[in-house]
Amino acid sequence: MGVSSITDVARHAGVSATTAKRALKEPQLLRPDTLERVMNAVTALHYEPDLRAGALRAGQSRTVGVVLGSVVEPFFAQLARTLGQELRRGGYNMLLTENEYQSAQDLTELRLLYGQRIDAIILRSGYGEESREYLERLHKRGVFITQVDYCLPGAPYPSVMLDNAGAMRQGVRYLHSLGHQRIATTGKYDPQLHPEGRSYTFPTAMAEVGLSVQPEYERVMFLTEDNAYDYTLDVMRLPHPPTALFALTGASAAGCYRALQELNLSVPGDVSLLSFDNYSWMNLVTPAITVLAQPVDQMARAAAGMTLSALSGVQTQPENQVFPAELIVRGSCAAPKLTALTR
Amino acid sequence: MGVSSITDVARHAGVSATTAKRALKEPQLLRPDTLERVMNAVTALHYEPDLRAGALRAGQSRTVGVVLGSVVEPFFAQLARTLGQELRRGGYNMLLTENEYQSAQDLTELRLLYGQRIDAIILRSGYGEESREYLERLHKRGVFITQVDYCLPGAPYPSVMLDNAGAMRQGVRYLHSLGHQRIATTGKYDPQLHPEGRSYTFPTAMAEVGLSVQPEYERVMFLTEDNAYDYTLDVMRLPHPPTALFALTGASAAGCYRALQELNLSVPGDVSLLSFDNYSWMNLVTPAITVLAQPVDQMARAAAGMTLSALSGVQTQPENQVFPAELIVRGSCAAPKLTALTR
DNA sequence: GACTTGACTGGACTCGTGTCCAAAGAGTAG
DNA sequence: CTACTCTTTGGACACGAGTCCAGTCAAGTC
Repeated sequence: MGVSSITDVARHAGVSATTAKRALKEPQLLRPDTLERVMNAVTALHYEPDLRAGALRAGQSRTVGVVLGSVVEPFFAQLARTLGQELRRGGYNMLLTENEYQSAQDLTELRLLYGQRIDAIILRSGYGEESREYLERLHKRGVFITQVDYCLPGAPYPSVMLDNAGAMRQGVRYLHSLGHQRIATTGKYDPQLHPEGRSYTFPTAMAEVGLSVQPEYERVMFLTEDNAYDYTLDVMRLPHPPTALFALTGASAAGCYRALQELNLSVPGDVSLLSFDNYSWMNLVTPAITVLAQPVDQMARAAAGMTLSALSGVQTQPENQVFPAELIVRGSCAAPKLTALTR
Repeated sequence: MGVSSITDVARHAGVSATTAKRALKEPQLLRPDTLERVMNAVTALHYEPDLRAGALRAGQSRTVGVVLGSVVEPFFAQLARTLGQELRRGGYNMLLTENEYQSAQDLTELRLLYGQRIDAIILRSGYGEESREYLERLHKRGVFITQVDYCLPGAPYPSVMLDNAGAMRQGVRYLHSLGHQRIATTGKYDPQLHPEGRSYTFPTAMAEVGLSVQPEYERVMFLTEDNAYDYTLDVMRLPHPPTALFALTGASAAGCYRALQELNLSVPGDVSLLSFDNYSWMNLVTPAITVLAQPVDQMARAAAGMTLSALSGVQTQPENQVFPAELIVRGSCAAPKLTALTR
């Protein structure tokens, strides 16, 4: 149909293809009248270059692939938006996909992205090792790789992370200072199934304030709302339920909260709730939820910045940027009941 | 670096490029030993085809561009996820962008997408006309266009929509049946600035139950959380505030709710709240919010399906699929106070 | 008028894949 | 052994843009 190429423009203007594209890229080389003839042809034919063809020839696509955990989770949605804006400002396109927290899907997505010969990848890797070797290969082929939110243990790529360990310590210290001793987190660390920093640090953070994790509170699980819901129902029905729940993500906090409502437990009267992420609903529930907020936009800008400067040829050491979480105290945490303590 | 092309594979296997790619595409044409030699070369070099080059030659990219309002809004995030899954299942890639509800940005995004020579577009268009002419051009060039969630008035493209008019009627009837007369919606219809179906139907729906819209409740605005917050503060401070608020999107409901909390108004005691969209937090606040839920996944599947069947060459009439909203009654709507009525 | 200089323009080739047609090889029948 | 078929393989060209180098042409110099 009306899909016109540079040769069509050239023919229409009565010049060669070379001259036609010079009109677009290096207009100062052309005589004014030639330039005008070509530009008239461009507007007449509504010519728009095929970026793929240019990219093919140039050997770079000016596209960055982004693989996130789940676009439905607001943390990632916000991350995606800011990444997109920043990359675009740097002259790059963003190709967005999700791995649904599965390393196997990482592999599928990365393959697809490499098929488009993306210049760089910003990756929130899935838990697991399936994609590891493939990432190395991409790296060797010159694809710049940045990790966000989660690091493959020992991976040599730069990263942008929350200070998960620090945040966990801060959270545990805060709950401990209120008098809590029996604290449960949504998700136990597991090197294969759930290898992330928050649950990893939890026992250490507890030990540092002289507490230990109750084994019956520990469960390896993915951090979905439904899993957190099931988990909360179960632990709160134990003979000695926790006096505080520590949700490792905003999505899991929603599950905890729903379960607590269903059990008719009052927050923070019967049980305190502390969560990562600062979603707007957390301010709307009664009581409002005390949270450890992540500086999402800063993190996105950092990741985009690292990628863009690497792509512009700046040589730097792989850098691991760590951002602190901010404890925002609202109403969902209080001292535990005395009866609960003495039980 | 190690970026290998089909010619590298061919050389490594001692065959021609044609033979090498036949090994990948039409292996039954080759002698078993030749096939094996090529496949060995493929694995040895970790060859993966450059999809852009193939697309360039084939004249189609097997990519669908998706332009949504805002990925941060859960409705769109969910829509994006399901669209992506469905398109992938149909063998297409998805290129996701957002227009932030601005028609001018539509144009930018569409240009970028066309630069990639996408085969089809699924578009939640921004309010306004800037992109209209460009869409027509794309259409003439053979790009299949589907609209979701919002239709450009009179546009000849197929669409997937919520039955906005029906949902508004249902909502108004419900509030009226509880005894409400002074009902306010977040956002007044405006042909230029806010031309969508929900606010458009509102006066009609009110008239049908014998009510009329109070002029002092009307305000043209974008449906963001912050705008709804400001709006709610203002209308609730009027001498005769509404007895029911009808939030046209989930995001604006959050703004309404926050404002009502700040004003210390009880829901539904002082004012009822009804909202579009069924976000998970709406079940967690007290009282839980009564909503008109949209069948997001069904809508996404319908849009993807229309696109895929059009791309596979099936000729059909432009179809406008409409999905009903579901009223889910929870606790945020009740009969207005008598004092409010008589005032 | 022959020559240099510079501004301007065009042709041939490249990127990696796909398509088409021709050529070479293997096998069969007369 | 030749003719013919069928299988298997290779070469040339195309897609649309970008790069390099060579060519044309007018103006200026001696």
